[in-house]
Amino acid sequence: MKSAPRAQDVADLAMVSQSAVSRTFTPGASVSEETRRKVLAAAQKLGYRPNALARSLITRRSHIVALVMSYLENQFYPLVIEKLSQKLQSEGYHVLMFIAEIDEAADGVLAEILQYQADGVVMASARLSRTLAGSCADLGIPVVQFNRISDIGGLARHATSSVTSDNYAGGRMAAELLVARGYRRIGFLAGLEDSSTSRERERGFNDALAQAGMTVARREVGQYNFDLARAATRRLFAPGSDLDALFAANDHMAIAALDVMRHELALDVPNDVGLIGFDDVPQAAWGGYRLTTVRQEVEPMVDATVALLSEQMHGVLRARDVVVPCLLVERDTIRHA
Amino acid sequence: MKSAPRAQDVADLAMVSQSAVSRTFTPGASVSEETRRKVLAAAQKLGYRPNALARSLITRRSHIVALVMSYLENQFYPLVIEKLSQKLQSEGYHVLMFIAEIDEAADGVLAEILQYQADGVVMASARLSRTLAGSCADLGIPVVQFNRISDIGGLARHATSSVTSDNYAGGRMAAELLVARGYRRIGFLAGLEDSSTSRERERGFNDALAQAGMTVARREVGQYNFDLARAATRRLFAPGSDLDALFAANDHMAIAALDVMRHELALDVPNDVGLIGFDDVPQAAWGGYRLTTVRQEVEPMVDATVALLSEQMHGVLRARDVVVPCLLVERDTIRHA
DNA sequence: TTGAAAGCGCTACCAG
DNA sequence: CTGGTAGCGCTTTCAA
Repeated sequence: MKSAPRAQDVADLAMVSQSAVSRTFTPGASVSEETRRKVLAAAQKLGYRPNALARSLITRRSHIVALVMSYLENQFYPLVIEKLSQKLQSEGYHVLMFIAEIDEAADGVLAEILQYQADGVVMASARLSRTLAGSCADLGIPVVQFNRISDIGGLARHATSSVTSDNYAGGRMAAELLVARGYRRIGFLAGLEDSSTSRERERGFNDALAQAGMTVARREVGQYNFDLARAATRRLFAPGSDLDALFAANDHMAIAALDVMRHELALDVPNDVGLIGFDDVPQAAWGGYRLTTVRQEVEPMVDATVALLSEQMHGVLRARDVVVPCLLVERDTIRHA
Repeated sequence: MKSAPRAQDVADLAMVSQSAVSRTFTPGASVSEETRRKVLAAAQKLGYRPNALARSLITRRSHIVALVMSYLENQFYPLVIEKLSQKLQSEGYHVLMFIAEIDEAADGVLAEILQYQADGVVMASARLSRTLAGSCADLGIPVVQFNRISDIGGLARHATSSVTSDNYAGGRMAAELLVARGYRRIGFLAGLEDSSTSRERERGFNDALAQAGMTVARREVGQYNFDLARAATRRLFAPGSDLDALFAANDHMAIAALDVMRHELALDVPNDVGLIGFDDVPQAAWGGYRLTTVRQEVEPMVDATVALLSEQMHGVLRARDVVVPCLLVERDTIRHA
């Protein structure tokens, strides 16, 4: 196994200068058809591929986007990885994965992102450090927060962009639907207390309930975690509870709740109790659940993320917050009209 | 936003040579404690991070591992991404994601992997081109095939390593359990016909059935796809079918099958019909399914992958095939003993 | 242990 | 349009 051919090798074989080789592989450079042909032929013969690292060193663009996530337990995120990778690939970028379990790791992650000279950063997952995004932004690296809101009033000098769905409106939809279907004692299962998604969904939910002259009957916290959501559900429906509906801050917890409601508590969903989730993960549509939920449209969200990243990587420094509409998906965990 | 500090800037501030800075950030280089302190202090003050790209250019190691996958529909793979990223991160490597939808894209993917100078490649997902792995191997890039077997008798000059679970043994376990529980007319729901996983599971399954004096009653192909698996299940249990058990080549299809069996066909699983899957994805444990399945141990598989990659990236050229044992996980889709 | 100098493979700027 | 030349930021000889 000999080492990979360099531009100079191709140049030698094609009897042109090394510069000519470089131009041939630089879209929009001025090369004659003649030269380009010779270079391409030689490159083909040698199996030459430009070294992206060397190129990045000089162009100062790595074409790498760092995707920072934490646990992938919530099935919404694999979808995001897939769509985002694809979309970015089609634009000539690639996704470098960073799994940051805890806030502690944030500094280390930042260091690595910087070392790899990522052109941009996408921060997904609610569990991540608030400061990491700001640090990147301060260093002039385009950051978009996916499915979470920029830190309002934080210390960051440069704002970060964000893409979220309309969580507030989604929360309202859930409340309105539940009320319309005659549910009256409605509980809320919160995600992470300090996540913008959970807070906004709850705010919309509460506001819509208030508008109907109601308030949340009971509230527990599941921290977007399956087991904690199960435990929270048990508390929610503990003996003496008269809840007749539940809105969970995401599908992952809604599914955990449904398992407990049906299989432990022997509740009849949707007749005894109604349930609405948030996200519309693929599993929500499965026959075992058929969960009524508020859908977050992954594809528009990913498109917006890539668009935001692009404009910032190409010099538009102004940060923007994009809000994508949600969509109610009615299945079988609430009574039909 | 000024541009990032370079080693020379640190050197100037610390009043040492640029070489000294380099050594300070090179583990195991000889620097006096005195110098190291000065350099670190200066680096700290400037917020200096070595440029990994420039380093890679000269060391010829990018510390990047390409992870090539296709659809992430099967929930086994997100787990793999998560564990592999983590493990590789802890060893100083990072995962660059490549989503290759179809075989056609394989060449393009190869080119990109080469351009980014990936130190190694992990190919997961059965749908991927057989030739891609061989091409990388031929170019001297360590490749490990994850959850699929090296191409036997292919054209590749250099063999590729692989990590799989013991699919044959797993298939046997499924058959033996079904037989032991008194099921007699057993069907098989195949994955991709040309995938080693599906073939091996089926072979083990058939062999064990034969040993019990039985054969597969019916067989359909679901191509590891949810909707196709649903359709295949309908065919399997079409009027006139007398199947009393089904073994699906993975959980993803088993869940699709279970949905059809219970909710469309109103079959009583496990009393009328038994069902076993393969993988033990998180969803298999959910209350709506409680699927009996053959577990693939992700963590040992990932550990083996990283170990294989490591040894090959550090000069051990010999390819190896690692087989990780499976584990039967009994839940509620077959009759209890 | 240290600093000077020579590149890694490429792009970008020249003059021609 | 072309070929020379000067680096990108770093590691790595090599003398000192």
